[in-house]
Amino acid sequence: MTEFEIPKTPYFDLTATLECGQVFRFTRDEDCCVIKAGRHIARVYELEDSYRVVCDDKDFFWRYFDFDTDYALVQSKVSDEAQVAEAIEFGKGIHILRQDPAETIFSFLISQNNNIPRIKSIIERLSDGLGEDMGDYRAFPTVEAMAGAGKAYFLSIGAGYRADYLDKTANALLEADLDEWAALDTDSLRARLMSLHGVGRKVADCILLFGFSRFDVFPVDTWIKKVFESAYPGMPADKMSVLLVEKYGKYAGFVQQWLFYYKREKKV
DNA sequence: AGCCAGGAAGAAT
DNA sequence: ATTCTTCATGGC
Repeated sequence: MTEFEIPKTPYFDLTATLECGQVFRFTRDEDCCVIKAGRHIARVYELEDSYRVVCDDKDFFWRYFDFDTDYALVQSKVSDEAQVAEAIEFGKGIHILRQDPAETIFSFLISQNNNIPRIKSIIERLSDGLGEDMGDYRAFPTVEAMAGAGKAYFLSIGAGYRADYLDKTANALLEADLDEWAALDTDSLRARLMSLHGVGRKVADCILLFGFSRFDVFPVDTWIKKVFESAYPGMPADKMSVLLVEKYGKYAGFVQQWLFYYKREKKV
């Protein structure tokens, strides 16, 4: 165990970062938040003027929380967009986490046509059943463990029709080199991801954003569609995503996340 | 009780 | 190339 502190600024808010829908393996204790990521765990305590991160690997979580990105700078680049300004103000403290690619693939396979509380519970059962025993918690299952589990197991933990997606994708990933995938440009990588059974445009874009730190993407789900339904009436999600990437460029992913969080929390 | 959820695949048109 | 249907499950 090790620990480090980061000072509180307007540009990092733990609750917003965890609750904005990008990550599912976290819980809120009385005095701290517990975050399980891959085969790591952190407990984050909110103090008067700082957050104290108690974890098993400082370098891992420093990168995971993306503390090296200048979010004030990012926000200054898009704050002139009137439509976005309010959402930024509300979600000012969101950081885009740098999550494990395989974990992100499986997590967002489960996320489709599903609600967040249920997504969390399915992923927790998955980890409890297939993840390596790390002592007081379990790691997220490896690709090998996922590939060996079988469709019936995924059904038994309540994955529903996604059980087949998990089974086929896990077995496909056995033959893939995700480090190699990470070197591809965004469009090529999206194509690879969409070749996986159960991964369409929206899930692929979430994986690109949260698992491969690609910010030139704009996942369009049911909430984002509501945000833009008046601007682009009747437009299919995939086409809407293309237009929004053109509009926001290399900051698209950040803008998407601010708008998603704002829409879900404020319900406006 | 019924609608909906960070959608995608397969079929029909 | 577009639109329609179906797919498990459970949160609210």
